[in-house]
Amino acid sequence: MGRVSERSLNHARITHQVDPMSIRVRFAPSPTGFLHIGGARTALFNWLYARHTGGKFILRIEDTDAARNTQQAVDVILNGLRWMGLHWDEGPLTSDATGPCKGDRGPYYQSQRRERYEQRVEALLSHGAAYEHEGAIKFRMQREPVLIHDLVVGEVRRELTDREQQDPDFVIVRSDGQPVFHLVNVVDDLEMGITHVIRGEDHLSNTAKHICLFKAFGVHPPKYAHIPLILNHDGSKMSKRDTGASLTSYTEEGYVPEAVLNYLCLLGWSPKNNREIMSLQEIVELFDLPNVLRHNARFDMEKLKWMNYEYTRQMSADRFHELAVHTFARAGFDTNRFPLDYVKKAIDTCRDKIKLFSDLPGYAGFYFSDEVQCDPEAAAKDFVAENKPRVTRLREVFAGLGDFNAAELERALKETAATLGVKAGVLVHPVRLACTGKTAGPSLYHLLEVLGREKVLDRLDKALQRM
RNA sequence: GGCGCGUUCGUCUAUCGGUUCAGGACACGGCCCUCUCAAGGCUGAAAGACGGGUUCGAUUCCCGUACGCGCUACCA
Repeated sequence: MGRVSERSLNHARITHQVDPMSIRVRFAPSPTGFLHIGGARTALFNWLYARHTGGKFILRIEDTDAARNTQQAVDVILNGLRWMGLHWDEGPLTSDATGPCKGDRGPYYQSQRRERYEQRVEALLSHGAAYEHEGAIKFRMQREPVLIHDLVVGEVRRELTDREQQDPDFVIVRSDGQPVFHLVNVVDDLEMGITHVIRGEDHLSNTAKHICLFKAFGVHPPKYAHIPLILNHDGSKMSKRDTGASLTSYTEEGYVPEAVLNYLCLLGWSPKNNREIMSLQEIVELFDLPNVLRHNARFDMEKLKWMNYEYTRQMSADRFHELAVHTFARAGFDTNRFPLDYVKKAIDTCRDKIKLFSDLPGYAGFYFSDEVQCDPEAAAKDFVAENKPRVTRLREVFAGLGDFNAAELERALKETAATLGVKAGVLVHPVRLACTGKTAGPSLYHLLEVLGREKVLDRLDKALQRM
């Protein structure tokens, strides 16, 4: 049995039942040591919905599995959300489960909520809604199909599976006393006043259990919105090991957080007006649950890179400089050894040229290293005897140049080429290689100007010795 | 196996039954520009899984098939 059609009509009705100001959504990750890109998007959709409706975004850490969860693992989540700019209205302030937090519906770590679960289980037990079985406690599940009114998927009628036909009841407290996910998740959503559960579609089947649990507690379940999953580019499930699966890989590879956010929001949601590059404000305004798509999306790294480039070229010079210096530092280049003006100008020649900040050290590291490491293949081609007199001649011209600026350098190089009866490229290639060690890089004349006469002549001399 | 969800260019998507040769973006091809590599400009190729219905008319609604994904734990 499937959903029914009139989805948009249902949306209109359902969303207006809730006072927009009282909407409360949550992101409830389990600290596993990494933040899955799909999890990051789930957090984003929750955050967007809260901001769009003027509601509250709550962060709750589902750290019931003490053996697996560490403080570092929580930090990965906290830092990941902060990096994306997804600030929470309620939730922990630190990765210490017993530490301070924002909000009055805490604790926001499940490990600190043990008594609440016990009380809730007692209540269930006393009503006969749950019972002990082989040391565990099982919930008496409804046998009839459960109707789920999903804000994204529509109406879903969930029947019992063949296994559930045998035994529809499920464990809510293990025999070792540990409460299980379905129970704690529902209890927390209930006690934290969550009005909308926005989560991955992988939870759609579980929702029947959750709805019955809410009912057993005597309350109406929250509204549900199951969002499509993010798959690998080839359509397979994205697991921990797949490249790009962890948000950390983006923070480390020099992506611009706004770009990642912008790209992510377009996976499974569309503003319906062909817009792609959008400001955060615009996204918040346009985002809503009814226009969340219903089919899984595949992750396209190339498009993310393109979008990252768009953000990179649009950002202010200061921001670009800041991110660039940070990237150089991480790659082991100490830009502080050089005058600030030199660093600024050097970085400036890379504007609009790199797609990722992590490309920068390889692209423009020559500005900040004393020794030029030459690409051997290119050296074999350009550092040849035939080029020696040509480069020697150019070196002399450069040495005698009045102003060592890009315009003069270009004029001088082209003039020299003409005098020698060769094309400019004949001089350009060996000079670039001599001064940068690479065959590709920033504009040659500008790079020479930034490097300055002394370094240029010195690097030319070193290259000349190899011809 | 059972239960659930899904299916428009390679990818992300637009299209709320009828001027659409099915639009945009990334990626890809060609041309131009050019000091390298890019970028930029112009341009090209590229899609409604399949089969039935409903309808004057279906990418759009319904059913079936195929395929994909999820769930099916004393994991979360």
